[in-house]
Amino acid sequence: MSSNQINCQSCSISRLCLPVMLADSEIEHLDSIIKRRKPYHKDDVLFRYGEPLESLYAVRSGCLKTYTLDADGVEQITGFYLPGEIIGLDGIGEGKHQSFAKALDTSLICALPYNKLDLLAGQIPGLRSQLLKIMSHEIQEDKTLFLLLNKKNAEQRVAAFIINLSKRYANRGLASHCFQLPMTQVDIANYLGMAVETISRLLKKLQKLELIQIKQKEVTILDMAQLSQYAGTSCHIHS
Amino acid sequence: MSSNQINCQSCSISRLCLPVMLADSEIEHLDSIIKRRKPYHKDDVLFRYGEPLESLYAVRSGCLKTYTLDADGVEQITGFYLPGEIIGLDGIGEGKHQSFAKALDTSLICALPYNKLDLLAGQIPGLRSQLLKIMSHEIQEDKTLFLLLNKKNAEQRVAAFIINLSKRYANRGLASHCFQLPMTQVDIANYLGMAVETISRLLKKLQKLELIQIKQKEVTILDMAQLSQYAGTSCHIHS
DNA sequence: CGATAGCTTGAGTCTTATCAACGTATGTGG
DNA sequence: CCACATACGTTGATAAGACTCAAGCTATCG
Repeated sequence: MSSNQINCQSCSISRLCLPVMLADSEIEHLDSIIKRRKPYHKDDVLFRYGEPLESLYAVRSGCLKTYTLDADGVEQITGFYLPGEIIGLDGIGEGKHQSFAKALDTSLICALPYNKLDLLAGQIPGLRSQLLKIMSHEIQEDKTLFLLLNKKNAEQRVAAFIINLSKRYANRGLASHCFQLPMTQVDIANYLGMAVETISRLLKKLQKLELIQIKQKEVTILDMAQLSQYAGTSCHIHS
Repeated sequence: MSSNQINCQSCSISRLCLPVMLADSEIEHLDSIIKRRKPYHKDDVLFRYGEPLESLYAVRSGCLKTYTLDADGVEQITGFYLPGEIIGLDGIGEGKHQSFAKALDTSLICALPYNKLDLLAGQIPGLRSQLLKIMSHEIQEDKTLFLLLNKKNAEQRVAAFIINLSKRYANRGLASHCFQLPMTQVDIANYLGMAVETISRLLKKLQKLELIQIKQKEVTILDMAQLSQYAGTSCHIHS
């Protein structure tokens, strides 16, 4: 079966994606507007800053990053995207992409033409609702990230970054205690607003403390409980 | 005329809010679900973390902050909201508020019952579209803030914070070169992830450079061009 | 008028960036 | 299949930016 014949019903991450809670007939309708593209390869660009927003993109497999360029043309990474996540939501407001998107790995992508998706959202209440939920989640995660970067020190950021990846893999039914880092340390440093040297030192420190283990790009979490504590427990309900 | 009789048609910030591009009849429909509450006063709490999300809230006048509490119960400010802005979007995904919201000033608020709004969004394409745009804008602004905090030093953050406020006032047709800071320096420090002392010193520095002037809570921007340059020009289109 | 929250100022310290140099993978073409 | 080039990661020394602590000042409100 070629990748073009995969549909939402058979997609392993559909429960994280738009089809959540849709009836079969509705999923078929959604399915009919989705364009499944050829695989993207490492460093392939999905879209560029300023381009008209034709589609949102759902990641089916692989990993991508989004980034802008600063005044000096230096890349500023704004997010990493795993299977089941939707890329391009920040462009809806302006009708133009607000960032670049590039594959970090060989990745399968579903393109969701926005005009059609918007129309369909008018016809299928469950789809409208799910689209709003996905956007709300992104806002929520951005705020969590904001707190992470704003209030935590370098050690906590690195620990929290690893935990975050682990949880996202877990949500996808993938191994969450042992996984490949899809991005380089340079990318992590860029994303977390730190120097590469600091990332390297802190990853080494976490290894010495026997909280994690790293072999090349493979991370193994040895003590999730302590790692979480290390990351500084997250923000919660109080009075 | 009591504040309860104000409607979207007569609201001065409706063009920033949900009614954008709706027909009169549609606006009336929207208007009918909106509850206009008594004024909130300084330190009144609009909603709390974890409460069921019954309504989104549109600010009509005044200023509010949203915040979470960290593990030690310390306030972590996640946003400031001016007239025309919508509060509570991050709670849609979970159906529960993901933060606390508190008035910084006497504020007039429109409550938008979410269930009704969602239904109405199904009936009025322009409303659905505008809701998505507003959420998209919030995502975009969160990403901009992320870059600000992640890549810029303390001076640039403070300068960018003032410019951001100024632009938001300008959008609302309010004086943008001279305005009241609705929040304390403690709040600004918290929001920007800095010590109050640093905020104080840097505001003083910007005054010495004659880029801004501060009298009590009143900020006057003396040289916007240089202030912008100082803040580090923002992220843009490149190859 | 006094109490309190908010702001200012200075001195010392610590975290993290920067710079420089070196080590280790990876992959390409000969 | 090896050798080289290049990207990626490590390590150490130094420096700067921002925090912390301490103390004093100034609005504001009851």
